[in-house]
Amino acid sequence: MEQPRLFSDTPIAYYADVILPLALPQYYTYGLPAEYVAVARVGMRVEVQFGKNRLYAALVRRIHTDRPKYGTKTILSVLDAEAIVGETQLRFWEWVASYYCCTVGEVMNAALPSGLKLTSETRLHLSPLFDGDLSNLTDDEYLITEALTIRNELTMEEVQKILNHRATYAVINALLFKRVVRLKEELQNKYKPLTADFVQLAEPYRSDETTLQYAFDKVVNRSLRQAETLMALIQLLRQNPQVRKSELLTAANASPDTIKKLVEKKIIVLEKHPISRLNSYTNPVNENDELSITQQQTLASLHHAFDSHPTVLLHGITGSGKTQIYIELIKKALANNHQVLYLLPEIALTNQLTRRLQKVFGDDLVVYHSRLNNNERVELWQHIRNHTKKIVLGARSALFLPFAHLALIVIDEEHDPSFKQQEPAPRYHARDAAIYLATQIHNAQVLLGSATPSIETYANTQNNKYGLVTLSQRFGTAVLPSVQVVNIADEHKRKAMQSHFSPQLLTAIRQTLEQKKQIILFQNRRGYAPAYVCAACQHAIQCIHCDVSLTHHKSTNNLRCHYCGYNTTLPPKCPACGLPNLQLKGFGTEKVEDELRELIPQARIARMDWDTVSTKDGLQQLIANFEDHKIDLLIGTQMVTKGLDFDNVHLVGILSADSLLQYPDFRASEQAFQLMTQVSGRAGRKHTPGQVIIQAYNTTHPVLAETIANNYTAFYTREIAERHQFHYPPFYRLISLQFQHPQQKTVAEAATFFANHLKTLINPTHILGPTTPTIPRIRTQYIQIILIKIPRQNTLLHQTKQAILDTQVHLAGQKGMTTVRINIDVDPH
DNA sequence: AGCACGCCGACT
DNA sequence: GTCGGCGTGCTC
Repeated sequence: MEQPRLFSDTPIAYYADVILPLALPQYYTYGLPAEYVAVARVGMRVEVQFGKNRLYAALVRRIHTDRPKYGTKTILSVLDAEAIVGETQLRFWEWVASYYCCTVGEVMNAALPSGLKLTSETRLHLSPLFDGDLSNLTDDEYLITEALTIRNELTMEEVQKILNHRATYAVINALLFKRVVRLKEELQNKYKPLTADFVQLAEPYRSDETTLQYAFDKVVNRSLRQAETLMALIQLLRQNPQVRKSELLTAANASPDTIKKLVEKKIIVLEKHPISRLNSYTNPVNENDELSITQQQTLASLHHAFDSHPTVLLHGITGSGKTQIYIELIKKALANNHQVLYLLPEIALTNQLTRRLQKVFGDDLVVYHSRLNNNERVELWQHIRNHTKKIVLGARSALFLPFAHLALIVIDEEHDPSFKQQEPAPRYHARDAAIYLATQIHNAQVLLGSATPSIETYANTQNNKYGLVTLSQRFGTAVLPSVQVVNIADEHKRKAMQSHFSPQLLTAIRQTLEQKKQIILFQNRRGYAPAYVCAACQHAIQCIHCDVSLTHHKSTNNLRCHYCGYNTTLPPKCPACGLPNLQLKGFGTEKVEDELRELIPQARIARMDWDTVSTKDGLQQLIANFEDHKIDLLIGTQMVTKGLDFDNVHLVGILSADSLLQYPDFRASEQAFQLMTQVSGRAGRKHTPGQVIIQAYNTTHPVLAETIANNYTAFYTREIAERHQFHYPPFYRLISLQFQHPQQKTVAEAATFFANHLKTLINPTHILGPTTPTIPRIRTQYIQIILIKIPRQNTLLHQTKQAILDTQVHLAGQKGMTTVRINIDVDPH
């Protein structure tokens, strides 16, 4: 059998260091065959074999003539005609890898859309577009096509075999280009092309003015509406031969019925055409929303702040009209033909903001979200790189798009924890990484926006690292809601509580319903009851994979683990003591919903949490229903706090503030303040002041008073003092090391060994632990944590990271320790 | 991340 | 006597 052309027959003069999409610490060097020297460039993907027979699309990082000491394999093919990433992106990747202690390959994996990440696991299918015409195929292409008509599916290994290892990717690329085959990817299968109705004149009237006149006369006597609509269509067709039905509806102010009539009369026809999702809206309306005086002043202050600081925080209370100010800044960047990245928390990527920005920016804007399919992502990637799209609205991963001329990054809701990626590596914080990208690589500006800035960010304004502009008035006639705390311990004593509802809250709900206003209730716990507990022995039913209590879900009548998804039926007897005394303890959103249906049967109630919106459009649907007031009362978890603007919401209730405040984390009160303030901000956005009721057992916690007074400064002053006193960020930097292994003894040994060795390399007082986390086992893996706390100096940071990496190598050299997984999390916010 | 090599336990 | 379990090391 013929061997793969791994080693070139012509002498190699050039070499390429490539990034492999793997968790490997270095770059690998491949020989660059003479025929590729002229075409290969840094930032292009190349086909390489790595290991026994695995093929990867690697990325060229450097081309040079330094012959390595070892023998190299050669690059099998060059996959791109142009670089898909530039030097700036590569430098950014390298910074992310070094700052967050991961490999550049892992960053590459996070950065590239999967459509650009070919590996030999990709499977090949015949394309539905293939017409069976074999005539214009080369021999190699023919072989593959023929095999596919028999086998239906081929792996890359099989393709290699058929081709005797000759230029696999070249053949596949050619077949892809000719639309003979397609690569099977999960998302591609689910992809349905977006189509829209287009309106066209019926065939006889298309080119001939007189027949058109005849058609026109035919309707004009009968129906004025139809005539108007037809007139409008003719107008639109003159400007653009492609007229969307929706476009006509608005232009002619027509009803769908009118169009239907015209279709029935065979004067016009409707055609469905696929449309690109990236261009699915019409031209910008360019409605110039007037800025209020306050907003104008704020904008001026921002410009002024940017003169001296590349990063500026806009601290504007909820409902103060921050978005309009962002829009003005974006317009300015666009006027200079620059690009803008608008980042916001994943969940807040609702139609509301998208629609608003599309109205202003039209086709200059693209939205980068988790539901884009492969092709769309690749398309979008190219638009950004070619600078044919100017504004990206997206969640954290949009940070890795290949911007050509980035001038501004807006980070809305800057405090939001979902900007931090938890799993997998790179565990980066999009806000912090964005600031590096903007200020160190693109010479761009960053605007951070929040009503409740994170302590770190606000501290940076206080030490003059960032500029600060405060917007403390609500926009227009909007007034801040009145906030009231109800002591539910007292209400319980008075026996006034009805299950989880205080009389104050119930009265307010009833009043709000009478006023035909809407209500949002916040309960930070999904499911029906957190635990199923034995009344006799206090044993709670546990997950078999994780050390957590299972949560009861009534709708499915089972017990579920919120960490690994394990679920089981309700056992009849306590597995610990055998008595049938199992009871549900605590309460979640599902239970709140049930109880409320009984207490207030007339209300239309819906629930918003991961259980109800897990389906693709569930969230959008729910939001739409709430917007249209098909729902009176929305019960939700964290989700309801994020960027949803509903004009008609009058009352917001927080069922239990205690669970937020007791959370065992140094960020608990920060998050509680942010959350309660954000939820409260949902109340009464226009004209009438809203009402907020917070229920709590412990009403003395200072955060409650700060929330009631909407006093960020008081909150910040108290919190920053605590952070200082207890050596937490922003005064200290945290690095968390998580050790995982199926054996408890092994993780414990590994973590202890690690800590001891690390103590010989860095100041031992900076090392805390190892400790067992609150949940000691997740997905059958036992966990140990080492927390490193270091004063905020850059030299210390580098030194500490190096010590960690060295210790990691040292540990891997120990017997039995190689299988212990270590996750390094820098700034584990 | 794969993948092969190698060293110890239960089986045709 | 072998098959195969996983722990270990290497991949340009």
